[in-house]
Amino acid sequence: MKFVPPRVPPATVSEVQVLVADWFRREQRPLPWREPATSAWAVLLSEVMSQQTPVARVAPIWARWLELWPTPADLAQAPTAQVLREWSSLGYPRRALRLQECAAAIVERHDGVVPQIYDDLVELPGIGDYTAAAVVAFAHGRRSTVVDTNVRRVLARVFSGTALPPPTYSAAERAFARAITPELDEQAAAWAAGSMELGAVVCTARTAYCEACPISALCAWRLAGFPEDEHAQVRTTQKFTGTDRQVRGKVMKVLRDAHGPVLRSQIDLVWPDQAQLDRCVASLIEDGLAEQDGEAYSLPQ
DNA sequence: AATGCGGGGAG
DNA sequence: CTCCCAGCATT
Repeated sequence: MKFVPPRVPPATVSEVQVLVADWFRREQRPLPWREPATSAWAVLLSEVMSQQTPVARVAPIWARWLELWPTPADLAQAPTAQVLREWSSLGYPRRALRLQECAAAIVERHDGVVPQIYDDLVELPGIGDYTAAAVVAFAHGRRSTVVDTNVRRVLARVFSGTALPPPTYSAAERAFARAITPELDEQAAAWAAGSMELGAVVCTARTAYCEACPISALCAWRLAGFPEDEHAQVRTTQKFTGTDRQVRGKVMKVLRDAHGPVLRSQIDLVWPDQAQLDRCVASLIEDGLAEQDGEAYSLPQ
Protein backbone atom coordinates (compact mmCIF):
# COMPACT_ATOMS: atom_id res chain seq x y z
CA MET A 1 0.00 0.00 0.00
CA LYS A 2 1.47 3.31 -1.09
CA PHE A 3 1.39 6.44 1.00
CA VAL A 4 -1.73 8.48 0.30
CA PRO A 5 -1.45 12.07 1.50
CA PRO A 6 -4.25 12.51 4.01
CA ARG A 7 -6.65 15.39 3.45
CA VAL A 8 -6.55 17.28 6.70
CA PRO A 9 -8.17 20.68 7.29
CA PRO A 10 -5.45 23.32 7.80
CA ALA A 11 -7.13 24.32 11.04
CA THR A 12 -6.68 20.80 12.37
CA VAL A 13 -3.02 20.73 11.37
CA SER A 14 -2.50 24.05 13.07
CA GLU A 15 -4.27 22.89 16.23
CA VAL A 16 -2.12 19.75 16.37
CA GLN A 17 1.04 21.80 15.96
CA VAL A 18 0.11 24.27 18.68
CA LEU A 19 -0.74 21.49 21.13
CA VAL A 20 2.49 19.64 20.39
CA ALA A 21 4.54 22.81 20.76
CA ASP A 22 2.95 23.56 24.13
CA TRP A 23 3.48 19.98 25.28
CA PHE A 24 7.11 20.10 24.18
CA ARG A 25 7.71 23.29 26.12
CA ARG A 26 6.45 21.60 29.27
CA GLU A 27 7.67 18.04 28.91
CA GLN A 28 10.81 17.95 26.81
CA ARG A 29 13.73 15.87 28.07
CA PRO A 30 16.65 17.96 29.31
CA LEU A 31 19.09 16.73 26.69
CA PRO A 32 22.50 18.38 26.99
CA TRP A 33 22.52 19.69 23.42
CA ARG A 34 19.28 21.54 24.10
CA GLU A 35 21.05 23.95 26.45
CA PRO A 36 20.72 27.47 25.01
CA ALA A 37 24.47 28.05 24.68
CA THR A 38 25.06 24.95 22.52
CA SER A 39 27.03 25.79 19.38
CA ALA A 40 25.88 24.85 15.90
CA TRP A 41 28.87 22.51 15.68
CA ALA A 42 27.80 20.81 18.90
CA VAL A 43 24.27 20.38 17.57
CA LEU A 44 25.56 18.91 14.31
CA LEU A 45 27.71 16.52 16.31
CA SER A 46 24.75 15.40 18.42
CA GLU A 47 22.66 14.79 15.32
CA VAL A 48 25.24 12.62 13.57
CA MET A 49 25.96 10.65 16.72
CA SER A 50 22.24 10.09 17.19
CA GLN A 51 21.78 8.53 13.75
CA GLN A 52 20.62 5.03 14.63
CA THR A 53 21.99 5.31 18.16
CA PRO A 54 19.82 6.02 21.25
CA VAL A 55 20.43 9.42 22.83
CA ALA A 56 21.33 7.97 26.22
CA ARG A 57 24.42 6.36 24.73
CA VAL A 58 25.33 9.48 22.79
CA ALA A 59 25.41 12.03 25.62
CA PRO A 60 28.73 11.10 27.33
CA ILE A 61 30.58 10.64 24.02
CA TRP A 62 29.21 13.93 22.73
CA ALA A 63 30.48 15.77 25.82
CA ARG A 64 33.91 14.18 25.51
CA TRP A 65 34.21 15.07 21.82
CA LEU A 66 33.38 18.70 22.54
CA GLU A 67 36.07 18.84 25.21
CA LEU A 68 38.59 17.48 22.74
CA TRP A 69 37.34 19.18 19.60
CA PRO A 70 35.17 22.24 20.36
CA THR A 71 35.28 23.47 16.74
CA PRO A 72 35.29 21.88 13.28
CA ALA A 73 38.92 22.99 12.85
CA ASP A 74 39.90 21.04 15.97
CA LEU A 75 38.35 17.80 14.73
CA ALA A 76 39.75 18.28 11.24
CA GLN A 77 43.27 18.29 12.68
CA ALA A 78 42.84 15.34 15.04
CA PRO A 79 44.54 11.98 14.47
CA THR A 80 41.97 9.69 12.87
CA ALA A 81 42.97 6.84 15.16
CA GLN A 82 42.03 8.98 18.15
CA VAL A 83 38.74 10.00 16.51
CA LEU A 84 37.82 6.33 16.08
CA ARG A 85 38.84 5.49 19.65
CA GLU A 86 36.77 8.33 21.05
CA TRP A 87 33.85 7.17 18.93
CA SER A 88 33.95 4.20 21.27
CA SER A 89 31.12 1.73 20.69
CA LEU A 90 28.48 4.09 19.29
CA GLY A 91 28.32 1.83 16.25
CA TYR A 92 28.61 2.50 12.52
CA PRO A 93 32.14 3.94 12.90
CA ARG A 94 32.08 5.17 9.32
CA ARG A 95 30.07 8.01 10.80
CA ALA A 96 33.18 9.08 12.71
CA LEU A 97 35.21 9.18 9.51
CA ARG A 98 32.47 11.15 7.76
CA LEU A 99 32.35 13.54 10.74
CA GLN A 100 36.04 14.28 10.44
CA GLU A 101 35.66 14.78 6.67
CA CYS A 102 32.67 16.98 7.40
CA ALA A 103 34.76 19.09 9.76
CA ALA A 104 37.46 19.47 7.11
CA ALA A 105 34.86 20.46 4.51
CA ILE A 106 33.41 23.08 6.87
CA VAL A 107 36.90 24.54 7.29
CA GLU A 108 37.64 24.51 3.57
CA ARG A 109 34.29 25.56 2.14
CA HIS A 110 32.78 27.63 4.93
CA ASP A 111 35.68 29.21 6.79
CA GLY A 112 35.23 26.86 9.73
CA VAL A 113 31.64 27.99 10.35
CA VAL A 114 28.74 25.53 10.27
CA PRO A 115 26.51 26.57 7.33
CA GLN A 116 22.99 27.79 7.97
CA ILE A 117 21.60 26.81 4.57
CA TYR A 118 20.15 23.34 3.96
CA ASP A 119 21.70 23.08 0.49
CA ASP A 120 25.17 23.74 1.92
CA LEU A 121 24.68 21.37 4.85
CA VAL A 122 23.41 18.47 2.77
CA GLU A 123 26.56 18.63 0.62
CA LEU A 124 28.74 17.85 3.63
CA PRO A 125 30.04 14.29 4.16
CA GLY A 126 27.75 12.20 6.37
CA ILE A 127 25.00 14.83 6.31
CA GLY A 128 21.79 13.70 4.61
CA ASP A 129 18.30 15.13 4.38
CA TYR A 130 17.38 14.55 8.00
CA THR A 131 20.56 15.89 9.56
CA ALA A 132 20.73 18.94 7.31
CA ALA A 133 17.15 19.83 8.18
CA ALA A 134 17.74 19.19 11.86
CA VAL A 135 20.76 21.52 11.98
CA VAL A 136 18.76 24.26 10.25
CA ALA A 137 15.98 23.95 12.81
CA PHE A 138 17.80 23.09 16.04
CA ALA A 139 21.12 24.88 15.63
CA HIS A 140 19.88 27.96 13.80
CA GLY A 141 16.20 28.12 14.71
CA ARG A 142 15.20 28.43 11.09
CA ARG A 143 12.33 26.88 9.17
CA SER A 144 12.92 23.43 7.75
CA THR A 145 11.10 20.14 7.36
CA VAL A 146 12.63 17.67 9.78
CA VAL A 147 11.53 14.08 9.23
CA ASP A 148 13.06 11.19 11.10
CA THR A 149 11.64 7.81 12.02
CA ASN A 150 9.76 9.35 14.95
CA VAL A 151 8.14 12.09 12.87
CA ARG A 152 7.12 9.61 10.18
CA ARG A 153 5.38 7.47 12.78
CA VAL A 154 3.61 10.43 14.41
CA LEU A 155 2.38 11.75 11.05
CA ALA A 156 1.19 8.29 10.03
CA ARG A 157 -0.81 7.82 13.19
CA VAL A 158 -2.17 11.31 13.69
CA PHE A 159 -3.06 12.19 10.10
CA SER A 160 -3.17 8.95 8.08
CA GLY A 161 -4.66 6.78 10.81
CA THR A 162 -2.21 3.92 10.26
CA ALA A 163 -0.17 2.11 12.87
CA LEU A 164 3.10 2.80 11.08
CA PRO A 165 4.31 4.60 7.97
CA PRO A 166 5.14 2.62 4.81
CA PRO A 167 8.47 0.76 4.91
CA THR A 168 10.21 3.23 2.59
CA TYR A 169 10.13 7.00 2.80
CA SER A 170 8.50 8.12 -0.46
CA ALA A 171 8.42 11.45 -2.25
CA ALA A 172 4.71 11.70 -1.48
CA GLU A 173 5.35 11.33 2.21
CA ARG A 174 8.09 13.94 2.07
CA ALA A 175 5.79 16.31 0.20
CA PHE A 176 3.12 15.94 2.85
CA ALA A 177 5.58 16.70 5.64
CA ARG A 178 6.75 19.76 3.73
CA ALA A 179 3.19 20.91 3.10
CA ILE A 180 2.35 21.02 6.79
CA THR A 181 5.57 22.70 7.88
CA PRO A 182 4.63 25.96 9.63
CA GLU A 183 5.65 29.09 7.76
CA LEU A 184 7.33 30.96 10.60
CA ASP A 185 10.83 29.99 11.69
CA GLU A 186 9.96 29.70 15.36
CA GLN A 187 6.84 27.62 14.81
CA ALA A 188 8.53 25.36 12.28
CA ALA A 189 11.41 24.67 14.65
CA ALA A 190 8.99 24.02 17.52
CA TRP A 191 6.99 21.58 15.38
CA ALA A 192 10.15 19.80 14.33
CA ALA A 193 11.39 19.38 17.89
CA GLY A 194 7.96 18.59 19.31
CA SER A 195 6.91 16.01 16.73
CA MET A 196 10.24 14.22 17.08
CA GLU A 197 10.05 14.24 20.85
CA LEU A 198 6.47 12.99 20.84
CA GLY A 199 7.48 10.03 18.72
CA ALA A 200 10.52 9.36 20.88
CA VAL A 201 8.82 9.28 24.28
CA VAL A 202 5.02 9.04 23.87
CA CYS A 203 4.02 7.73 20.46
CA THR A 204 6.73 5.07 20.35
CA ALA A 205 7.07 2.22 17.89
CA ARG A 206 6.23 -0.45 20.41
CA THR A 207 3.55 1.31 22.42
CA ALA A 208 1.44 4.43 22.07
CA TYR A 209 1.05 6.06 25.47
CA CYS A 210 -2.10 7.89 24.45
CA GLU A 211 -2.94 8.95 28.00
CA ALA A 212 0.20 11.09 27.94
CA CYS A 213 -0.35 12.45 24.44
CA PRO A 214 -1.43 16.07 23.93
CA ILE A 215 -3.19 15.27 20.63
CA SER A 216 -4.82 11.93 21.39
CA ALA A 217 -8.27 13.48 20.93
CA LEU A 218 -7.33 14.43 17.36
CA CYS A 219 -5.45 11.27 16.43
CA ALA A 220 -6.80 9.50 13.34
CA TRP A 221 -5.26 6.17 14.33
CA ARG A 222 -6.90 6.27 17.75
CA LEU A 223 -10.23 7.44 16.34
CA ALA A 224 -10.12 4.54 13.85
CA GLY A 225 -9.71 2.05 16.68
CA PHE A 226 -5.96 1.37 16.32
CA PRO A 227 -5.99 -0.74 13.13
CA GLU A 228 -3.07 -3.15 12.78
CA ASP A 229 0.04 -2.39 10.71
CA GLU A 230 -0.80 -3.32 7.13
CA HIS A 231 2.86 -3.64 6.17
CA ALA A 232 3.75 -6.09 8.91
CA GLN A 233 4.34 -8.89 6.40
CA VAL A 234 6.90 -7.09 4.25
CA ARG A 235 8.79 -5.41 7.07
CA THR A 236 12.08 -7.23 7.41
CA THR A 237 14.05 -7.16 10.61
CA GLN A 238 17.77 -6.92 10.11
CA LYS A 239 19.80 -9.81 11.42
CA PHE A 240 22.94 -8.99 13.33
CA THR A 241 24.37 -12.11 14.97
CA GLY A 242 26.87 -13.76 12.69
CA THR A 243 26.79 -11.04 10.04
CA ASP A 244 29.74 -9.12 8.69
CA ARG A 245 28.48 -6.17 10.71
CA GLN A 246 29.02 -8.04 13.93
CA VAL A 247 32.45 -9.30 12.85
CA ARG A 248 33.57 -5.86 11.71
CA GLY A 249 32.49 -4.53 15.07
CA LYS A 250 34.56 -7.10 16.90
CA VAL A 251 37.65 -6.33 14.81
CA MET A 252 37.22 -2.60 15.36
CA LYS A 253 36.99 -3.18 19.10
CA VAL A 254 40.32 -5.02 19.05
CA LEU A 255 41.92 -2.17 17.12
CA ARG A 256 40.42 0.48 19.40
CA ASP A 257 41.45 -1.25 22.60
CA ALA A 258 45.03 -1.83 21.46
CA HIS A 259 47.52 0.96 22.07
CA GLY A 260 49.41 0.24 18.88
CA PRO A 261 49.39 -2.16 15.93
CA VAL A 262 48.06 -5.69 16.51
CA LEU A 263 49.05 -8.92 14.84
CA ARG A 264 46.66 -10.92 12.74
CA SER A 265 46.85 -13.66 15.36
CA GLN A 266 45.17 -11.31 17.82
CA ILE A 267 42.39 -10.55 15.35
CA ASP A 268 41.92 -14.25 14.63
CA LEU A 269 40.78 -14.74 18.22
CA VAL A 270 37.56 -12.78 17.82
CA TRP A 271 35.93 -14.91 15.12
CA PRO A 272 36.27 -18.58 14.11
CA ASP A 273 35.39 -18.25 10.42
CA GLN A 274 38.66 -17.15 8.83
CA ALA A 275 37.17 -16.57 5.40
CA GLN A 276 34.58 -14.20 6.82
CA LEU A 277 37.22 -12.55 8.95
CA ASP A 278 39.39 -11.99 5.87
CA ARG A 279 36.50 -10.42 4.06
CA CYS A 280 35.67 -8.14 6.98
CA VAL A 281 39.24 -6.98 7.60
CA ALA A 282 39.57 -6.22 3.89
CA SER A 283 36.35 -4.24 3.92
CA LEU A 284 37.46 -2.26 6.97
CA ILE A 285 40.68 -1.35 5.18
CA GLU A 286 38.67 -0.49 2.08
CA ASP A 287 36.46 1.78 4.18
CA GLY A 288 39.45 3.57 5.70
CA LEU A 289 38.67 2.24 9.17
CA ALA A 290 41.83 0.13 9.42
CA GLU A 291 45.34 -0.05 8.02
CA GLN A 292 47.68 -2.96 7.33
CA ASP A 293 51.46 -2.83 7.51
CA GLY A 294 52.85 -6.27 6.84
CA GLU A 295 51.56 -8.53 9.60
CA ALA A 296 50.34 -5.61 11.70
CA TYR A 297 46.93 -3.98 11.70
CA SER A 298 45.96 -0.68 13.26
CA LEU A 299 43.55 2.21 13.19
CA PRO A 300 44.34 4.76 10.45
CA GLN A 301 47.11 7.15 11.50
C1' DA B 1 13.69 0.85 -4.20
C1' DA B 2 16.89 -2.24 -1.64
C1' DT B 3 21.04 -3.19 1.06
C1' DG B 4 24.77 -2.85 4.11
C1' DC B 5 26.39 -0.79 7.98
C1' DG B 6 27.11 -1.54 15.13
C1' DG B 7 25.73 -2.09 19.29
C1' DG B 8 23.10 -2.10 23.38
C1' DG B 9 18.95 -1.82 26.17
C1' DA B 10 13.91 -2.44 26.67
C1' DG B 11 10.00 -5.44 26.52
C1' DC C 1 14.57 -14.02 22.63
C1' DT C 2 13.03 -9.97 19.20
C1' DC C 3 12.67 -5.35 18.21
C1' DC C 4 14.21 -0.81 17.61
C1' DC C 5 16.91 3.32 17.68
C1' DA C 6 17.37 11.79 15.92
C1' DG C 7 20.08 7.75 8.80
C1' DC C 8 23.51 7.77 5.14
C1' DA C 9 25.77 6.13 1.01
C1' DT C 10 25.71 3.16 -2.62
C1' DT C 11 23.69 0.21 -5.91
